[in-house]
Amino acid sequence: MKEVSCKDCPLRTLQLFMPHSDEEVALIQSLKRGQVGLTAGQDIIHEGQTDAPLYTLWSGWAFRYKTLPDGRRQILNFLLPGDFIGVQQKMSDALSHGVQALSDVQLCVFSRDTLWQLHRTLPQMGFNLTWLIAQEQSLVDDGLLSVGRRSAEERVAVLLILLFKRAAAMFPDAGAGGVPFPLTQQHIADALGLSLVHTNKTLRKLERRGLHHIENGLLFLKDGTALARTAALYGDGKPPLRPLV
Amino acid sequence: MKEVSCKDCPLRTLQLFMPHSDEEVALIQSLKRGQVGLTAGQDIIHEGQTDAPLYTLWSGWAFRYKTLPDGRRQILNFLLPGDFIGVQQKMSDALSHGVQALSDVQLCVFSRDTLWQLHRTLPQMGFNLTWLIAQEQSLVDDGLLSVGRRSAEERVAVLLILLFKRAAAMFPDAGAGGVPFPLTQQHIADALGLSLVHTNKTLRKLERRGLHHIENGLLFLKDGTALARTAALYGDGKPPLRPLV
DNA sequence: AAGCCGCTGTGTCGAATGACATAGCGTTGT
DNA sequence: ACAACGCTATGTCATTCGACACAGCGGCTT
Repeated sequence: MKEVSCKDCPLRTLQLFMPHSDEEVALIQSLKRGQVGLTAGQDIIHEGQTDAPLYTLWSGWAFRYKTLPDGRRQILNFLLPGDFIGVQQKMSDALSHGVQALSDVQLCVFSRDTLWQLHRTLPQMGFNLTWLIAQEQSLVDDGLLSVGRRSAEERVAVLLILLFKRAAAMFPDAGAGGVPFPLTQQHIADALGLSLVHTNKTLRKLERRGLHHIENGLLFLKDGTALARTAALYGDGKPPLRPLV
Repeated sequence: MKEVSCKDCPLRTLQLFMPHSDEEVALIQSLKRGQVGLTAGQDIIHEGQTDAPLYTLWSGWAFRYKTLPDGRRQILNFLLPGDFIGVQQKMSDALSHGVQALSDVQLCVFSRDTLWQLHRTLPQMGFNLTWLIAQEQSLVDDGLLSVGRRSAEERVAVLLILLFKRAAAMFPDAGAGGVPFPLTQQHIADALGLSLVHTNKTLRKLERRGLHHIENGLLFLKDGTALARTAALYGDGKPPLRPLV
């Protein structure tokens, strides 16, 4: 993969990302140490690793996960291009989760003290950084709500909707309503706290009802309204009543 | 409750918190807008609120939570003195969780632009801030692992152990091995994604086995080793094998 | 004192989900 | 060509956990 200068990074052209000043981009460029590719299934950071650099995901999909001693695995959230990798680990001595490539990925590698340099040199960038982390946390919050309080059907529906939205924003050129969807059913199961078998059955049930369709690594939402209805989606439509004082 | 100046904040004397320079404390003091008390059960921030100030919890317990339209509630994590409240909300337009006082609490109130001022004026403080958020995220990660992949017994055991540790660090003067524990079984159930009834039965089972004891708002771990064993605790003892390249 | 309410404790039953077994199918490697 | 492997699919049975019903107990209000 050819290296691209940050200034010309094609990701920057997406609606998804805010514009940055030349000064900011130059700082980022100066901290970048290179680029590296991994294939699907490889660990970007493994659990317990303490000396990992900082990455941003440049292309492909990845996920953060934890495993128990006996092998049970929980996927914490999915990462798409533009997401940071390794921040939590730089911040705490005990990194307690791994990050694995879900598809083939390309990563930008950053120097060890990038986080501090960003804060020190351009406070605005430091501020953006904490915004980014807070944002990621809110995804995990959503996941916890799903796993803790939604039924299997609801969980699957929510996941499909949210990933569809994220993927659609990332690949605006996706035609025919289908977006890239590299997850296996095992990934879905591990993200939702379900067994593989039950995940399969739930997916088939939704698909037979005509709510969605997955084929060839593409996800189609065939009846988004019905999906959203079975999803018990948070804050969608009616916000919870708030007290009037 | 008498107001205390930040410099003389009794929390600072705890081992738990790092020492700060006079300059840093002075900055914090300058951004503080007051102090407010709430009673157990009151919302500090309600779900969907967009204009909340920033707080730090000064005394008492609180928790972050989400509810579904039909009332199902998931507790995301518990907050103890020194924890921030409202950061995620300042950062994202769509605050999607509420914060509720678990016991009577005292809060320090901070001005709206505190986050930015911290970043701008003292980058080191901005850095600390993102550290704090990353730290909180790792708690939520743990919760997600529990709810997604652990059995009811394991979940309860893990929760008791972790809260015991946090509370013990916060109240080092706790005698006789018991630490303050203001949660009701409903809180435990909502944090662990279990029903109230099942939570009760699980707690009783552990208690009858002599692993712990709860009485009068105090938690005693009577057999920490056995508890840890049934907890399938993460990273405890044997770290997962890492590849040798 | 009486009643009410929030919290804990327990039993029974049913539903949601997990465990195991097995099969098909496409891809990859030899 | 063939075997091996990863992923999806489906049936059967076992288990965990949730739903409902009810009781006791202590604190608070009236």
